[in-house]
Amino acid sequence: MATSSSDKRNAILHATLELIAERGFRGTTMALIVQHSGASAGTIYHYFESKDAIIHELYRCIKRQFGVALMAGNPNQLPWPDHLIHIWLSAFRFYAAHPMETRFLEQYENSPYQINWYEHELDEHMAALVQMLHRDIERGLIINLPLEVLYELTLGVAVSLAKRQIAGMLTLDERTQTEVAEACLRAVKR
Amino acid sequence: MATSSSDKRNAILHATLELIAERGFRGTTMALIVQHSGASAGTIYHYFESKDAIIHELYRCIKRQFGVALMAGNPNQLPWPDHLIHIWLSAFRFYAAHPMETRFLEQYENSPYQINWYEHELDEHMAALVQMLHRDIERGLIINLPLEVLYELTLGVAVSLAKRQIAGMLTLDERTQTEVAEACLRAVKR
Amino acid sequence: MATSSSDKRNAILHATLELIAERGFRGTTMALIVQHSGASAGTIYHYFESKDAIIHELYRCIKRQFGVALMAGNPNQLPWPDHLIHIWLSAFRFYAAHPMETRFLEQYENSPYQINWYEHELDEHMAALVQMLHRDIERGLIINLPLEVLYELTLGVAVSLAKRQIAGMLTLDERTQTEVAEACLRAVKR
Amino acid sequence: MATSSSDKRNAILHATLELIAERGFRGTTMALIVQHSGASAGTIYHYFESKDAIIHELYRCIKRQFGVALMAGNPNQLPWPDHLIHIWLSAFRFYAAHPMETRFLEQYENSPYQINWYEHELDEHMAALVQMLHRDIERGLIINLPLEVLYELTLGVAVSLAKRQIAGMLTLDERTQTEVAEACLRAVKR
DNA sequence: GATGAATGAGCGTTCATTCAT
DNA sequence: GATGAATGAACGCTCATTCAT
Repeated sequence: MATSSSDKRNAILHATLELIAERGFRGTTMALIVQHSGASAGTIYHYFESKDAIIHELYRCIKRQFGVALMAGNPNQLPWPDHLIHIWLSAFRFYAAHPMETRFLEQYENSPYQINWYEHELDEHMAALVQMLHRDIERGLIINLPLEVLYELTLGVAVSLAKRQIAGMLTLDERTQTEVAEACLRAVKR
Repeated sequence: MATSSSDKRNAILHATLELIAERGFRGTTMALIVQHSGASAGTIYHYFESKDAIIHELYRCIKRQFGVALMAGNPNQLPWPDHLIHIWLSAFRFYAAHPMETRFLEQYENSPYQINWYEHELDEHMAALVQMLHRDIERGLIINLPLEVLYELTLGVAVSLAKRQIAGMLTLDERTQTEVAEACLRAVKR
Repeated sequence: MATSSSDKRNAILHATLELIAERGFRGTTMALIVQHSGASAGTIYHYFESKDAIIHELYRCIKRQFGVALMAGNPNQLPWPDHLIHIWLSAFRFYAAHPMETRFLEQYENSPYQINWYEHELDEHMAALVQMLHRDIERGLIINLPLEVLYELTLGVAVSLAKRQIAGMLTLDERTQTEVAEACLRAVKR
Repeated sequence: MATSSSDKRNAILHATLELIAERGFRGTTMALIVQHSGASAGTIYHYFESKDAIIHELYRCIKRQFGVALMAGNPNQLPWPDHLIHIWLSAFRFYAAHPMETRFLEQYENSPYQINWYEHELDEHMAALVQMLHRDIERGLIINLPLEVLYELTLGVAVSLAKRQIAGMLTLDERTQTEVAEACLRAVKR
């Protein structure tokens, strides 16, 4: 039975994600992707233009997943400031629950690959979040600083802490997660 | 005329820093280091065991510089909470003023290179900072959360914002820098 | 049209044999193997793990050929002492007729490459010969000295003389070959 | 106090001998000779034209030593066939007692280095031996075969067995040594 | 769609040799 | 005599990519 977007294609993406998470871009060779995906070199080049194309596609998929996770549970219907706490926890938990994806993202966003993509992707996936923050600034609920600053004071901290948890450098229980979310809120609250 | 610690050696380190900042580890080939440093391949291997050894040495140098910059101006003699604001600003300004070093660090700390080093280096260079934070926790001045969390809520934010400034995505004037430092302080203050 | 066991693979082995015979291991570079075999560097590494692997494989092939040549004509069915004369002549003629293989063997067996292999290979290819000698010792037909000694007094001499003939230092006609074989027999005969 | 032919020069030759015996020509780099000899690269090139020149010089020294050892005890004054037995034992014992020199010789004589040298050196160092064999052939005491053949039937066997003893593959006690010498004599005796 | 043998430019590294001091 | 920093051509090997089947 045929599949809508090919088992092989998914196997290639999945193998690449695993490999990059554990070996980095440099250590992820096409030969390794061939072995782990079960697809031949020729097949990989049938579905993707190049190794870089696989990586860019993977980035797009993961960003999409992350955007969905962030806005799950309709946070924009929660009262102030619960929606910010909710989003912070969603972000932290997404990263903590997806170590391979997180290790991929941190590598992608700190590499030559990313330079052409970054801003574009930020806008596309975070549009709803950005809108929410704008609204809260206008209402005088949070301090009037550039969006990038607000992002780093809140979700940026979530990413960094999730990375450390994945690396085994610390573990945040649910209670502490909420405490940190509240600390971030204090930082940006007027 | 003889030089202390060899001109060639410094030229190699400097060329490598520039190249990695603009092309990444992978894009920084020995051939490029040869061209930019003015040293031959043989000479490079006279001073360093391998390409990795150059990179590790560069990391050590930069971390040392950063540690010095952070503790410049004797922040531990300033009254609460000025010392934290002072350190935050020192960190941000160091990163913002050293774009190549910052781009290098972000790549190093997100790569296989770093895995063996990270915690050790953190302790060595940040000992004074860590001590300061411990003291403030004990005095009940800042919230009682793991040090890693406090780090990400404060200096972690400085790094991230400096990276964005280097990337040209925003510019923080001195006034705004202080506002962000104060926002970070609100996050960790009891 | 497909070939059994790949033309390229054989071309690589053959080119390597020729090159080592005339230039030694050190002088046989991968670039030269590429030129003489008609295979690209990548193809060579598709069939062999390393330059050393080519050399070890070549050794195995040649030893196999030699073992076959030695036992050709069913010498163990000949009466005493004709079977020893027969084997001696087979050995000498194999070496004399295969100068490249002989030059290869002499280099392989006097190099770090061989250290792990030598004894093992001796047993494997010479099993029948060893058995024959044992039998003749037990029957009191040849002197009771260690096998290695008996080997050097007989086939070892054949190798050395063949090497000299290949080097053009002397030429043994059929008559003289038999005389030398008989001299060797006198050495080991009780 | 000055030395007749420089300590450094001897240190270089000795270090090279040790290194080649245990690592071969390929594994003996100039850097290693620098370390083990205590002479700097510059000094080595003051005494020798090239790495090959060191090796050729070493060969000449060892051949000279060997020639001396072979003719020690004035074998040409011993009665037939004791002088041949005596020379055979001298040869075997020289090799067995000088493992580094023997390992060096076997590598030298199986390498591109040797091709230009071999015959010349044979004549020079073995002149006395050759003369002795000639005399014995004329007297009808030994078989009339080319000198090279007689060499391989006698001293050639001594070399090969000494190599095996050095490699730890067998050990010949004094009694057995004499038995083998006598076996070689039987091979060449009329 | 799928294969995998074949490619070759380019990689990090080595090492015999030189020469200013 | 002696040094050792400097050289650079050449080494063994890798790997993203292609294409005949």
